[in-house]
Amino acid sequence: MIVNTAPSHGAGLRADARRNRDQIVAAALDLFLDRGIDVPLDEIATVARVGIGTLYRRFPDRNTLIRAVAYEGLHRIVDIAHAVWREEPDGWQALCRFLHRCVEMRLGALQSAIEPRLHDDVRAAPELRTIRQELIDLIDRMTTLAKADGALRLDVGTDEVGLLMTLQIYVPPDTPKEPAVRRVVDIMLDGLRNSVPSG
Amino acid sequence: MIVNTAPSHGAGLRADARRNRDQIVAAALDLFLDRGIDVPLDEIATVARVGIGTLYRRFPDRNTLIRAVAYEGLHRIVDIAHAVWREEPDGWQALCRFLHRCVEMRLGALQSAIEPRLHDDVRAAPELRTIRQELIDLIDRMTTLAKADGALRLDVGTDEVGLLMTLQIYVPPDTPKEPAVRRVVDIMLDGLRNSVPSG
Amino acid sequence: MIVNTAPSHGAGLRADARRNRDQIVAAALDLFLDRGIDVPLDEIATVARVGIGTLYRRFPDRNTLIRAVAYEGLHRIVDIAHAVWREEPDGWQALCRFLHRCVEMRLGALQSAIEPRLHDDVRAAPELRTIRQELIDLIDRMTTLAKADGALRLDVGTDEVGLLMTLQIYVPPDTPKEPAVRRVVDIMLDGLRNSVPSG
Amino acid sequence: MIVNTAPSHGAGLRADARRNRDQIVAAALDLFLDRGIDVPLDEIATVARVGIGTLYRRFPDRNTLIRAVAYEGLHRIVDIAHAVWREEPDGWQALCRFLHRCVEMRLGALQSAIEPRLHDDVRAAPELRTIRQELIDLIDRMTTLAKADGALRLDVGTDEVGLLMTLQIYVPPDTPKEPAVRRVVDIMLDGLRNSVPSG
DNA sequence: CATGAATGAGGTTTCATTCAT
DNA sequence: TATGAATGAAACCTCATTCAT
Repeated sequence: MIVNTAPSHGAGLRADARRNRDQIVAAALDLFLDRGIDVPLDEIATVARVGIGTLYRRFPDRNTLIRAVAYEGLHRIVDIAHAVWREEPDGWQALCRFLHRCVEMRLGALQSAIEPRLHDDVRAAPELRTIRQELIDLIDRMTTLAKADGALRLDVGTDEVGLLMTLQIYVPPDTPKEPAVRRVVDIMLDGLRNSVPSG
Repeated sequence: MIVNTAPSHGAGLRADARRNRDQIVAAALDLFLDRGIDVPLDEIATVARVGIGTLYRRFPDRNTLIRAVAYEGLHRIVDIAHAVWREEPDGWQALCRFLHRCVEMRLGALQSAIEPRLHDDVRAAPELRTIRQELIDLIDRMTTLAKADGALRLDVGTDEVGLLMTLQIYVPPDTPKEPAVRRVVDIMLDGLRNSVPSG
Repeated sequence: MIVNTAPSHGAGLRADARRNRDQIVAAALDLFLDRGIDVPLDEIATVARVGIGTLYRRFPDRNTLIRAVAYEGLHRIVDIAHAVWREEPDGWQALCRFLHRCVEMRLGALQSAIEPRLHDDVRAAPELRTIRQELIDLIDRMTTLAKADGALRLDVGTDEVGLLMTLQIYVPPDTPKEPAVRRVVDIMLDGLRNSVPSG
Repeated sequence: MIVNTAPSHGAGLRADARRNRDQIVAAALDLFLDRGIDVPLDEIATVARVGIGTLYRRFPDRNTLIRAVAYEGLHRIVDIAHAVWREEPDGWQALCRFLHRCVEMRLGALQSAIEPRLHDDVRAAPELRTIRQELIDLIDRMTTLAKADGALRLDVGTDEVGLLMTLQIYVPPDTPKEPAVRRVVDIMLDGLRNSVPSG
């Protein structure tokens, strides 16, 4: 018998099991965003093209699944940060793109829906801590560089960017969503920008 | 002769009935904010110190109650706007205080939780339109005055303020909430401020 | 609002609620005996002519219901003891009848199925303690009198009778049940009888 | 040439398969006693250190397993009877030891839990008939001899011993189990003993 | 009118059973 | 052959809604 150490993300599963697991988490993430964190698990299973029993084998209760989605969400944010660095060497520009994408994809908002649920859950922390730290380090690099370039106000730091990452606004249904969101993020970035010209 | 037109806000009810109704709406508003819009109606009734039957007598289905809470929420926002005008004749300062209070009290966030639910509901509009218009007019006065004073960027308008009113961020449980929120709103206001000195 | 102190047996309920509650407990007791303690709650509700929701309103989880059945079972045993005293002033005869009836009605067997379930349950004890003590007192009176009359062995006591009350045997389906059970209880009573003639 | 007739007990299996099979039956027997006959099959597989698939390969449905456990249980009872004869030539003494051990090991109780389940099952009889008959013969020898010795009441027979073998009593968790059971069996044996001295 | 009891639809969870690896 | 993953039927349980008191 092969011992399955199964970390809470899906490494070390049999290939098919791994595929199913990933589909479930992806479906859950999408549905959490579209229909809220209370979306029926049946529905998640259906979208993931998996039986409800399979979902429960992997995620014995809702919180376990929520935790996996939190991990996946953080992972996507980290991926965005990495991508932005690749595309854009300028610290300030990288920061701008990063925040735009996080807010557009509502990934920060997702965290804000998830964390209150996880707070009761003692087991929440361990697995998420590493990835969270990685994210903080990435943001650190962006802000440090942007400040050195004189583009970012010196009185804001990594913490503030972490907060702003989770920014949500309500766009009424009769207003085009994309430009409205972009507009708000731009205003926010104007607020972050160093108004004193460097040099 | 008492004409009981029973509008969806509670004018024209007998005193005790009125008290019950108000308690229900207040309890619902609090619980919507604390535990989400899907909080069990039983719980709302309990917090309101009322039987579940009484709740249903006043609000035949959940959406009716949500609508009443939306009305109450808008009302509180309007009250804030009025209060701010009374305290502060300067347009820009009034705007600042107004946005701070809306975000702190999460009243805009509440609207953003409610409106998606009400959208399906054809009956949503009629009763809310008036109060909403009143709010828009108040914001209009603030922005117009603030622009005239050269304090507010000319390229933002009432719409943007409406969006920003609903701003939400996620403050992690280990961070003091109040200052974090204040900080973010201040950054946002910096983004709104006219950086070109008037005159 | 009338405060409902609702002891775990059903005193102080509205008349109809009380009737439903009693039907549920009675149905549960019957089904526990016939089909085991794991019988679906749905089925209990059906037999009790009550919706599943009503069952859950009264008994929020299975253990609460099991506890109520334990109470009812003990109550029936106590009723048997009382009845036996009324019918039969002789201590030994009363004891014989009592044990016969308990075993025939499988009420002791029911307790033996229930108690292991309740053992984990910290709340089990309080409500059952009184009735259990009442039962012990009744058995005490029977054994004391039967010993005084020289009918009961002096080296057995209340404890042993408590054990024997829960006696179960398996009667194969091709054997008539009643006489077999009676036979075994009689053997057991022969074992209890004082073989040294008094006086 | 190995003929694999695969009788429902595990003769004629490959050595490792045989070992697995025996572990499963032993685990099932233990768990049936400890947690009831409805214990999840998964759990039996786990205790047997075997995959659930392996369990199903041997026992295509629950009743097949139950039947195998019934066989094993009867086998253990027969083993006890044989052992008792070896140790103890006196009929009455052998009977006493036999009943003590059956009740202590709850093997009769196990049969009483199993048989109602198997009754629906037409296939129950064939394989169990032989071993059951062997048991009856052994008990017959004990009772016949004990009666001849004047130790056993003449008005009880093999049937009664069969019943008494399945005796169960409920021992409350705060009472030491072993002595309580022994006590009850002794009372029962006193009931069986011939009180008229022989000769 | 106010209350809280009753109801059952629907979501959650377990587990017997099948099947791919 | 042994394994454990996938499945869905059936049990559990909650809660919106109706209704008797």
